[in-house]
Amino acid sequence: MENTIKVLLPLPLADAYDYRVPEGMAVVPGHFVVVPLGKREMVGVVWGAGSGDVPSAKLRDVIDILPAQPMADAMRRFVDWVSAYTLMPPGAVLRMAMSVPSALEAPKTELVYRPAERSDDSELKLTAARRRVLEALKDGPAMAAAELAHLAGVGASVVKTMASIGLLEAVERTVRRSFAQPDGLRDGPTLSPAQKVAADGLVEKVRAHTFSATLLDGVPGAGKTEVYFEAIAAALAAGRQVLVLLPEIALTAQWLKRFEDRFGALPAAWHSGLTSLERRETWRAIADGRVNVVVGARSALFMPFAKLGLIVVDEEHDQSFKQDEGVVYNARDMAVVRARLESAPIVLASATPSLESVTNVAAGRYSALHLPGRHGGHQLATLSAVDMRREPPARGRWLSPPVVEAMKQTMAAGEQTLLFLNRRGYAPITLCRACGKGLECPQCSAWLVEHRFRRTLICHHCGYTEPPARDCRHCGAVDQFVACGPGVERLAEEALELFPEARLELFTSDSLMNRDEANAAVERMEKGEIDILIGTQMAAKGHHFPNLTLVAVIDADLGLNGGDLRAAERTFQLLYQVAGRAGRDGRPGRALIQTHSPEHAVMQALVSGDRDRFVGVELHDREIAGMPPYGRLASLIISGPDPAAVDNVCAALARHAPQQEGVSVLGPSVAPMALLRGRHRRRFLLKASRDIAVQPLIHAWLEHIGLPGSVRLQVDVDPYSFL
DNA sequence: CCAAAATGATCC
DNA sequence: GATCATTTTGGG
Repeated sequence: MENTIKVLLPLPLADAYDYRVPEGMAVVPGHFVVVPLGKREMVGVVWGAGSGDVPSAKLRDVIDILPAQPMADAMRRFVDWVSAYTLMPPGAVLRMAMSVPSALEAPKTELVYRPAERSDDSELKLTAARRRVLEALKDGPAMAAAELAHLAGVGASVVKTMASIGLLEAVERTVRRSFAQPDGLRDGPTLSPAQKVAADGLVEKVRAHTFSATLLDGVPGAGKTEVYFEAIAAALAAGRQVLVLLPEIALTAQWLKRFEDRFGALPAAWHSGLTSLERRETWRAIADGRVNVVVGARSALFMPFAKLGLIVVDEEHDQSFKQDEGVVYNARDMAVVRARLESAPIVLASATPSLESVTNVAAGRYSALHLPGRHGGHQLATLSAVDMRREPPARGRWLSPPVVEAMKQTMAAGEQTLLFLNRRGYAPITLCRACGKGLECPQCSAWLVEHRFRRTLICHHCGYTEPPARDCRHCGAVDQFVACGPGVERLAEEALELFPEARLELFTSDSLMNRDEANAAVERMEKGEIDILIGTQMAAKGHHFPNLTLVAVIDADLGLNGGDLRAAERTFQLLYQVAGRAGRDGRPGRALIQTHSPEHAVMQALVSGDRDRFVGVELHDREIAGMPPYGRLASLIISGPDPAAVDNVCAALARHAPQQEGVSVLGPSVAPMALLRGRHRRRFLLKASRDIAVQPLIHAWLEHIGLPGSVRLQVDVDPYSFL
């Protein structure tokens, strides 16, 4: 009987492939193996015993086993789980779990030298230079020739000769980058009584070495970070690894510094800015347990931890944990799954927990720890709404009189202001005065946004750019363009006109600004070298500025338009976070929220500070509508360059739509971004009650649908943004 | 009529 | 995802 195994390849194939194991090769599940595929060779992962239903004539041999740590059992089950839940092919998920192929190759080695066991007569051969070499090696680690020669002040040839005549012994050693180890035994800061209770609760969960999910909930400034740091310390003390997931833009120098202050060393950071060398070394160090804390954005969830003992998801409500392209998954939810498969506790932290997490607590699936009030006498900012109908700014202006007045006072007191506007560029729309048409992206249904400093028009959805033209492409009128609405650049212009002497800076997520520049800007803000900071979400997350006492939200209604299910929730979370930036170091802060609908539930909740009531109302609405977290939702996006072909697929989908009690299908409708990157988009929404799993339904639905090559169908289970 | 280009099937 | 076979398309 032939020995066959199943190998999962990092490709979007329907399933794993069978391969024959050649005589004398010992493979185990999890091994990274090289196998032939067509005329190529690929690296895959041994997924188990062969299925046996591939004719032996078709079977091909495993070529090689790579010298990497095999993929852990829990990790393989995680890949399968994510695949089954998201309805993505397992190989597509596996690709995320082997994103650093070079890390699987044998690590580089170098020759290092150490003193050889000496016979008596070798004493005779000891020249002064050779003595110095031995002296340099005394009690120390073996060293490479160049390093050793340098230290002993001799030529490299001296070392080589000593090795050849038996005075030194050459050994091969793998070259590894060393990582500083955060120390879990260091003393932490003194915690408030409330923090202590929460920290003890988490430490207990960590020590239990079993799965548990805990929501850590407290207002901004309540000291959530210090609390989960105690849980991290406990995991480190137990010799376990820790994963901290943060929204990409919250992984800031400030966060890293806090960590370093607490643990004496930096964690390994996993983000898009790493070089390929850093990726490879970090990957390997995680796989063999030499790195004990990893902090990163959602992709860090697929790192090959050897002994994971704790996962922390900070800002768990944040939208950016949801990946919307390729494998569509929510890193926060999948982190809970991974924790369960690793038998590790997970902590979800937020000042504005997602409604999902709130209901999970209510249903007893998660436990909860609350941190009431601010730590160390910090006061929450006073929040007030500015009614833009009653106190509007001048025409073509965006700062209302109350905001301008507050800015004056703040400046006079030598304190800092943050103007928050979630709109990059100069203005969201540019219109032609002559014909009234706006400048639109040729491949998306979206406006081109003028970036005046960069002198380009940019589509924020696909990245298309064009130079600003003087004549309108519709009517040919020259110099008739008008910018409509505010962007951060325009806001900066206005603020400078009002406060010409102010030191003002823009802080945006533009690619214009790289990590170092952003860090430098944060530092200037911390040092008080900036009076007015104008920023998008970038400015709102992961920072705290001791001298910032005024936050003005320029357009609070921005996120409420669009009819999105989560519009209210998201707007509340964002504005609450932004407002929480004001007055964190004992100074009273204030937040002014410019809105056209101060009576809206979101604004009312913000101003009254009654978060829980807002959550209650929002949950009630969702329950009545049968929407998440009470019902299940999945979306199907059908897209292609030819609208007719897309509509054909939609018609077929509509004919086969599942029909059963507790399930309803909406659509097809034109997706909110009707045209994106040159592809026309339609959408179905499938709504089901919570006791019905949507995956089998969708599976059956799509089974009989043929897709022309140009048409793509993207399934999104638990869609977040409906765009 | 040919050849490049688009499309589709297959990889174990 | 890459490759190869097949079909389509467009230019003469």
